[in-house]
Amino acid sequence: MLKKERHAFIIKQINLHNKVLSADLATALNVSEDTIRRDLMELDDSRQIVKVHGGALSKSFHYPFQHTDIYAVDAKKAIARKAIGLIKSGMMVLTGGGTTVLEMMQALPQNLAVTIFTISPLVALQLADHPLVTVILIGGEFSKDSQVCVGSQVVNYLHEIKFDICFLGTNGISIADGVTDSDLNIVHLKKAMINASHRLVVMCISEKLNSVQRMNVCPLSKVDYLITDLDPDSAVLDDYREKGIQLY
Amino acid sequence: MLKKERHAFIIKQINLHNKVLSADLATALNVSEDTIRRDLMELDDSRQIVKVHGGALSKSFHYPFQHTDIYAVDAKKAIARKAIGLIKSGMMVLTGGGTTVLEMMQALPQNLAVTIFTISPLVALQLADHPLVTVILIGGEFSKDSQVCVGSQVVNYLHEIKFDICFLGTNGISIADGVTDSDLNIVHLKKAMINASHRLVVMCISEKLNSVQRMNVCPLSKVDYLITDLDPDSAVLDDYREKGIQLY
DNA sequence: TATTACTATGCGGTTTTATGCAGGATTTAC
DNA sequence: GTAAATCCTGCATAAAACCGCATAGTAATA
Repeated sequence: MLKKERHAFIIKQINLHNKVLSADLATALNVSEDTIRRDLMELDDSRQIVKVHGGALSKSFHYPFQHTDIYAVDAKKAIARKAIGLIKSGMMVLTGGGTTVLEMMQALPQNLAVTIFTISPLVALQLADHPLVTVILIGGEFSKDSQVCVGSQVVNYLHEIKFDICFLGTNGISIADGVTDSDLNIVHLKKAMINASHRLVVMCISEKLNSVQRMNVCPLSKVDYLITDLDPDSAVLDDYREKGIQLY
Repeated sequence: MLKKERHAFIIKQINLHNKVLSADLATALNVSEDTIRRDLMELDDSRQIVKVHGGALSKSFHYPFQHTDIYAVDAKKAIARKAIGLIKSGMMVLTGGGTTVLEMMQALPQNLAVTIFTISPLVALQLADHPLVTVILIGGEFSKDSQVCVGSQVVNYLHEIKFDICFLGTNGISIADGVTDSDLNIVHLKKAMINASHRLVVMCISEKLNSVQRMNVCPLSKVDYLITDLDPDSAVLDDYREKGIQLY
């Protein structure tokens, strides 16, 4: 077995599985681990793979997300575009926090005159230079984790007003468990927001579809619209369509 | 499972959900929590995530503060340093908006445990990564000009609480007219803030000293402390000293 | 063909890395 | 204020990597 052959084999394995272990290669190729290690070194030196302790990884595997500031921006922008279509002039809109909502506010047309209530300081700041929008920031204890206002103050406030439409990003949505989240405060909050709104729009990037978090926010029956980055006719969404949710 | 694989998995999870819990990762990846903790440490060290007690948070979720457009930064930093000396652990602090206050919050010692009420979303966000501070954001209509919450909602709220100390930046202060400002909403607000606080700290860069704005906020007799970037013994401040204001 | 020079490989011993575990200290939650 | 969760520190262990060296192969050349 020539060195070149081993190298070819290793590259093939990595392309196949995205990773290899030194020990596996040693037995598979019937050479010592030192040899494998030296092979991996060379392939790393020639930038064909990335050597790590214990084996090697495919180059594309090496931190695929580092370059985008916000993850899945494009998907979120797509969702934002669709979501904006649901807003009509004169509406009272309620929004949560989250990057998807932020994208949405950034893309809000300049000629839309609405009142936006939000629990997210970031959303408020984002709308600061929008000429026609009135922004009401709902105050309360500021959660360092989720960067929104939470707590009973917010919940009480929400009891007193009725909104036309509520936009929520979500961390988990599935057929079986509906909308779920992982933070107790946020769950309380979202429940109150949902109850305070005439219609509910849930926004979810396709990667998060059918994922379940620890705590229950609301059943799917409460969701009026589900917006994803997918084609609304996609088969992936069939189950949601059958539940009577409007897809965008 | 190679370490890098775990790292990639963790980063993906964080990008998806904006946060992860160590315990969840440990079960998901079938390693001990110690290992996860060490992983999170490393990812934090390399600035890819933000480690917090119990897990980690997405970094991209932090608001990009741009301090480029702040006027007279050095003077404001000097003021901020002095102002912080007035805050003691356990206090209920009320703050306005403004760049001086922001500088102050940025310089707040990590070991200070206080509750900070603010009308400024920027202040809240600035304090997001401060471990011991509880932040209460006072909600209301968001003023696009001044980037703080204004309106009757805020004023009403302020009627109900009494604070130990209130920090205000100002656009005008003079012997004859006291503290003045140019925006009606802000004047209402500041009056309410002053009334709600046991002591009042006014912060003013020397350039704005002895300038007068259109509307009256409060007489000098209400001002307990005046903090400028000047030497407190400076002759420029003599008139204020004679009014019984504590200078810093 | 014998000599030489160079590369590739394996082996033993040492060092480093990765991980888990035990305990005590801290922090958080109720 | 107490209980539970989380963290930190030090330690133990096994795996992996490293280092030097011996040896085997390989190739070029006299």
